[in-house]
Amino acid sequence: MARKKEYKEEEVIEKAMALFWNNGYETTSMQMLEKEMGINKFSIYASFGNKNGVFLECMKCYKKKLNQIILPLKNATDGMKGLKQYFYDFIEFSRDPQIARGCLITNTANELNEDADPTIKAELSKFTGEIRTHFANALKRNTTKDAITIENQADYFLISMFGMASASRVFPKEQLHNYIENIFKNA
Amino acid sequence: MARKKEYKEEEVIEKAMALFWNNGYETTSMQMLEKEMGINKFSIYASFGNKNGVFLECMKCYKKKLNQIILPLKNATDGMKGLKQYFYDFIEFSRDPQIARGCLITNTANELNEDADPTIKAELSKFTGEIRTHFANALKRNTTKDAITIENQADYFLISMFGMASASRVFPKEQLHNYIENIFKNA
DNA sequence: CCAATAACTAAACGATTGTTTAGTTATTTA
DNA sequence: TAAATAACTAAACAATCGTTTAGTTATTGG
Repeated sequence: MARKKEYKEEEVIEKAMALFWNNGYETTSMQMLEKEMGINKFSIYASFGNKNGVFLECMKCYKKKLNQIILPLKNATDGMKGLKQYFYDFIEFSRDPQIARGCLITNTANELNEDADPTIKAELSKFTGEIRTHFANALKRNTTKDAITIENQADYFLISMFGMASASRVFPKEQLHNYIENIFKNA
Repeated sequence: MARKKEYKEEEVIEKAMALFWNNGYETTSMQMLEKEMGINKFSIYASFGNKNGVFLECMKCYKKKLNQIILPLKNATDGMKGLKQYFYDFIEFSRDPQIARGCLITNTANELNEDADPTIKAELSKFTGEIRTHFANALKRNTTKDAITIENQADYFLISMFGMASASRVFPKEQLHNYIENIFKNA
């Protein structure tokens, strides 16, 4: 043992995540990360390997943060009602005082092309799968639905969510609310 | 007058557009444009000013190309039916043999942050407005709808289209078809 | 046919990217 | 207290970015 680390990995990752969330993967440079995380490049590379490593850790951090709106969905007795509330909750969750950040995961999926880092791509589809499972589980709590309907609707709401997350960076809140109402109109 | 140009602007822009469409704005470098357009950097700057200028011209080119699926929408007697067909048409329109390219405009909106070039941002929202007008005009052809419903639905389908264009780069065709069917289920 | 001029080639520009490395400081253990 | 070692600072790395510029080639009009 020798000199002690002057920062906690979890704390600096939270700051890095905020940066990636606001600016996207490519736009966020090591220089920006250095400044925002408050530690030297050497320390970043010692702790996380490289820029990719920092980002992967940020995705984990984002997932944890997202739990604050996933939990109510899990606990909703009326699955469909809980799902609709999740859509509304997400808009508030994604809204920074200043700018509309969308979803870190969706933003990354939109930004990357197919020859991107495989580890990140794998994490993206893993995340998508998890959200889909949350949606399907919620729908199962509405006992009147048969299995096929549940799978179809889970797919439908998953793409709707992906779309809304993207659109939330561009369109105003009222239009997004109107969008949600139409999505769930006859569901 | 002196030496003649050895290329036609319209032709090289078409190639540039394909590149931007496949790879996005930032990922597409001047080096790649040089190679794909088949002309020297000097010629690119002489004809279009800078990278931004090339891209703006590509957006015009994209709009023209998109007309091939906008025209059927304009001519559809049943507006709602035409709109649904437009969603289906877009999936084919956006699908390159190899990769799912999505929509050049939507891709750019997803990629850019708020401090991007104002000219491009203006062109993006202009495009969005035009598409919304096409949607509203189609819906007006269904005489049973009142004005407020038309505006609400135009907003709804606009965001749905934006979302689907983004999602089309990630999700398989069958899921997208399922998405369209649900969007138009009770409309 | 020659001077004028526009379009070409190719090299270089400064700035910034992600990453590495040499050298210094602080803490631990023997 | 002194040797060992991990964490720090800061400078430099090669590669690439968008853009510019000097020099050459081809076509025009007088």
